[in-house]
Amino acid sequence: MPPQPPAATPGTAPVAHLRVQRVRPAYRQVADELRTQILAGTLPAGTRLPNEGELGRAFGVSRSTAREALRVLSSQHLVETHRGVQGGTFVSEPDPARVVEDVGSALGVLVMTPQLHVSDLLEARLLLEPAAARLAAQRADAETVEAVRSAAAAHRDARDPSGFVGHLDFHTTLLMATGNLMLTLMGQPVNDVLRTRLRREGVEAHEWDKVDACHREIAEHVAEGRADDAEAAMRDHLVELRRLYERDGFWT
Amino acid sequence: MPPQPPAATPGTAPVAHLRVQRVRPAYRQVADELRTQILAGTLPAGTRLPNEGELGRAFGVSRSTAREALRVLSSQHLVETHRGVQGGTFVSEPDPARVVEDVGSALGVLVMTPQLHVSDLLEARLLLEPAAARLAAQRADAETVEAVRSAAAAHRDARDPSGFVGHLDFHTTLLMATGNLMLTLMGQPVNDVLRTRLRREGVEAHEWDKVDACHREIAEHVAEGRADDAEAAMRDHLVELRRLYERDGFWT
DNA sequence: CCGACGCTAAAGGTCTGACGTATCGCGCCA
DNA sequence: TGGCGCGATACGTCAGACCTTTAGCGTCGG
Repeated sequence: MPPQPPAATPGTAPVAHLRVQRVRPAYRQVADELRTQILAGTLPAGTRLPNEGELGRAFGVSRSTAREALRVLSSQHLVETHRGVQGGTFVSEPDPARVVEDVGSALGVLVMTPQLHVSDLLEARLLLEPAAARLAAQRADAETVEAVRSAAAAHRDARDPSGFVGHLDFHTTLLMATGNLMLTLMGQPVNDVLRTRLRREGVEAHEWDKVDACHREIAEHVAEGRADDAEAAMRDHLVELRRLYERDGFWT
Repeated sequence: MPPQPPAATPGTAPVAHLRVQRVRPAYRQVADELRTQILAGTLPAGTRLPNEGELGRAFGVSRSTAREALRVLSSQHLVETHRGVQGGTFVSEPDPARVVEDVGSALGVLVMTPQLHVSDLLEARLLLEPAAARLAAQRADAETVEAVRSAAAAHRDARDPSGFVGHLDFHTTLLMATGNLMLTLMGQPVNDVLRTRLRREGVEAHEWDKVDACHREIAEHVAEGRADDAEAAMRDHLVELRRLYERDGFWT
């Protein structure tokens, strides 16, 4: 609130003056109604909604208004639209990857405010990933173990950007290896944000080698079901990584 | 993909047939461009964008298209619009509460799919909250301690819906007491989902009393800085709660 | 007989122009 | 001096038209 409401003249109640939406616009009402029906399961995934014209008529609004409502829902990944005959608006299948993207994007906004510090992300990761390593070691089946191993083995040149991505893929793979989607949902956005914010220039090649070695060690612990070792190794690894981030000095 | 593409006749490349957006619609391009500028900081929070007409002209599109772009951004809480003179479209201040809401809503969608099980949420919470209790015990200042205490003390009739909310407020308060917003961001949506899904009918009054007692015990551990005890008590509490959820039997 | 080409209908995408309506500042009037 | 109403501004909504994409289907040629 830039212009600070004029300090409630004496006698008048200290009315909250702060930009309130008195009436919900029609497009919002339509969007809310449809969202409610989707979340309630009345409109299951895959359902084809009426075309924009009919939809508008059904709600007693114009096509433009109906379209704006659909834009809202589609930007929340609740519906998707396709053109052409056989096109239309369809209720979306829930997609964890989209959730991860959205959360990551939202974190990206928050992470540069005083409210959320990079060190908070590192701390959260330090809670999450060692525990994830433990669970992975306890649960991973042969196929999953293979995935973790190959993610750890993925080599990269120090100069190849895709290699850097490959490095973080190990953490992602490990989160998924727990078999608990919720852990991926919580951990992956953190990794995404960190990836976009770490300046790679200050990191030497031999340090990347060390990182790789840690990954392979953790992968082996997981492969052989040594939960305690996996957890400890991951914790050490993250502490080490934290030093890199700190030296990079990008969080002022 | 219901109609399974016709198995690529020999000779033709196995073209991915799966509903692709060949061209990005104009409203999406405009939205993406604006989003990029907002995330990059070119348009800092509080900035007033040109009115819809000018914005459209600036991008070479009509006002309707510009509006649809703005609807997308506003549904992602990147901008907000106000009517009247002095109204317009403004870049939003980042708001953690919105992120929590959005994530919670997205989880609500996922949690009824085979991909995400309620037990996954409980497991994630079992990782997160004991650690949060430990951090809170280590860090909480006097004011925070008081908040945690009063959240634990908040009594409710077994029949009062608001009391149930009050109960979960303790967990929320504790997450916030860590001083690490990221932990709140990860833990709160889980609690929100669980709250909306637990059927309260099967729970006896004396069981609620037990819950309250646990909360007060944890609060005291936090207040006196006993990190180990706080962590252990929270773990025990969650395990106990898990029994309630299991007996409730709502996850099939 | 079969495959390639092209037409056509359905639905979303975009444009234009108009009018409704919420707000707020300013100046008039009591 | 203080309350009230006018008017400017920008979003909200509507109506109708035309463009573009897409898939199905029918036709034509090999």
